[in-house]
Order: sequence, then C-alpha cells, then structure tokens
Amino acid sequence: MNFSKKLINWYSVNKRDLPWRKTQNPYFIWLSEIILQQTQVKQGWPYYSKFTANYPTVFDLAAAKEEDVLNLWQGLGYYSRARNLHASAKYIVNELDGIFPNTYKEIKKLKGVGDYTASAIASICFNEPTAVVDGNVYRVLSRVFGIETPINSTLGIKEFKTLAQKLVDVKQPATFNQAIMDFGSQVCKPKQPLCETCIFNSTCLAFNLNKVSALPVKLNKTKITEKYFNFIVFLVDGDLTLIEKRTKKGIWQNLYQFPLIESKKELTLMEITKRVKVQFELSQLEIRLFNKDVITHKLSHQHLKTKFWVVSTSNLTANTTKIKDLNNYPVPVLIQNFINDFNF
DNA sequence: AAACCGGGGTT
DNA sequence: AACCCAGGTTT
Repeated sequence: MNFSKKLINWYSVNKRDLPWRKTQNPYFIWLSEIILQQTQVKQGWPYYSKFTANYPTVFDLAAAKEEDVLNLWQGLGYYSRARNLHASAKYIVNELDGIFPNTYKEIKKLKGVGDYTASAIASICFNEPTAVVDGNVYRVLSRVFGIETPINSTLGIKEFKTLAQKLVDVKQPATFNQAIMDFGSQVCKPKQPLCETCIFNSTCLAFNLNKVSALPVKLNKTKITEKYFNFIVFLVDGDLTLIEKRTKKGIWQNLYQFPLIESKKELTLMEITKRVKVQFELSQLEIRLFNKDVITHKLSHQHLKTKFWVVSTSNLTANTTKIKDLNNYPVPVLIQNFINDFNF
C-alpha cells in the first residue's frame, strides 16, 4: 500500500474531532486556519469559538471595528493576523460581494494568506488538489523519506512542496492534507514520537537509520535582544488612568499600553521621575515601583525587562481613561497581567 | 536570504 | 535558564 493510502486509513480511525472539521464553509475554515498559524490547536480552539460566535458571517467581521477584533484576538499573539483578517473580510465584502474566492490563486491574494493557508482552504473547501506544507508535514516527510535538506532553506521549501504535491491524493486532497497534519501532531511528534507503533516504521528512513531526533534539519539561531520597558501607570483622582495606542510598526501594533519609557539600560527612580515630570509637565508627583523584581516578558526575538511605575497625581492635562473601561481596549499579555495583578 | 512578529510549553 | 513549537510579511 502506498504512502497516501496508509495515511488516509490511519486518519479514518484516528482523526481528531475539531469544531472546524464539521464544516466546509470557507469563511469558517479561513478563520480556523489564520488562528492556527504558529499556534497549537489547544491554544487556538477558544478563539475559534469566540470569533464564530461574535462574527458568524464575513459580513459581521467586515462591519466590526478593528479595535473590537483585536480585543477578541488579545492574548493569541502575532497581532498582524487579526489586522489582516479584518482587512481581508472588508475586501471580500466590498470587492467580492461577500463571495469567498474559490481557487488557490485567488485565495492567496487575501492579506495574511500564504502558500500553506491558501492550499488548506482550497483543498478543504473546494477540493482543489494543492498539498499543504506546514511544520507537521516537514517533520513527517523529512523522517519517512530521510530528507536532510534544511526545511527553512529556499531549496528545502521547494523540495518539500514538490514531494507533498506528488503524494497528495488528487481524489481527496482535503482528507490527505488533514491526515498528514494530524499524523504529524499525534504520532510523528517533535519530541518522543510514537515510532514503535507507527504505521510507517518498517520503511521510515529516519527510524531505520536512527535519525529520528535529527530530523527535520533546520538552520536557525535567532538572536535575542534585551530592552528595558518602564510603564508609567497614572492614578488620577482614584478612578482615572492614562493609556496610549501603539501606532508605529513593530510589536503590538494598534494595541494599547500605559505610557512607556523605553531604554537600552536600566533606569533609576531619579531618572524615571525626571522624565515623567518633563514629559507630562508635572511639578511634583508621588511615584512608586510596583514590581520589586523586574518582569522579563519573553518574545521570540526580544526580552523585555519591565517595570511598572505607579504615579499618583491630580493635575494631569492629558486625556485620561476611566480605569473601569480599561478592558475595552486590546492590550498585550504583559499589560493584561499587570492589570490583573495590580487590582486597581 | 534574513529579520521581524507573541505567546505557551517542556526540560 | 535554555530549549522547543509554528506561517506570513517585510527588509
């Protein structure tokens, strides 16, 4: 029996029961695929439930305010996904009369949709035989076929896509694509894969050559930079504070935060006090450090060493926000954790 | 081709 | 603390 047949047989018995597997509605499949980019099923699941409940159709999503979409996305990370999702919903409604594009080529034109996502939607919703290549597929194919080309090299990307495209069952691409991904996540796992009971273990090159833990090959090494973040948490007359929107490109674009003083080195109480006085035109103020120990918020490529400075004042000229309204604004997890811990 | 973009998990 | 996981866009 060939690779695809064995895989599909495995899937028919072992497939997971996931909410987005009950539908072929391209809007729902698109939502699920964007949410699941760089995200485990367990983490994405509640967000899929929230989004389908709040925005049951593409028209509802298109009509929403970006801020509300980001608020619902809060905590999931990679926020450009939410911004692109919203922009594409508006594009589908305004330019395509609300009709979801139905070919790989047209689907890929949506913002935030690349090769993987376009292949997934085209195959699952429209039966187009385009093979998906996600992290699971790289792992399964590199091991079973013993391919050592780095999966994040230009050559590797082409090589694995070609192989997957050769293997895909053109009669049932949706089943094949979901089968290989499910197999990768449940059997051919990154750590402690289930080789002893694997359906491919008699032919799998990695298993038989004892190379399972060495595959797939990935060249990497992202260097991590360190920054100091000082958030200024104003308390004005007990019930007001000050927040600002991050409008510039970079992390957390269009999310909100307390006014931020960023630096390459750690700043002292004196330096913070002075900068707050100058920036906010305050002659005198009461300031205290909330977290005795610095909070290190770890992103994939930077570590943010964070302090929250609580400043009590009554004569702030800037536009304040009611503390009880804080949860109307999308904020990074770092800020949400503070709001929860501080207990205003 | 390399850097950027979040957050959660395991060892 | 050091490692791992996982697509798309921008530079």
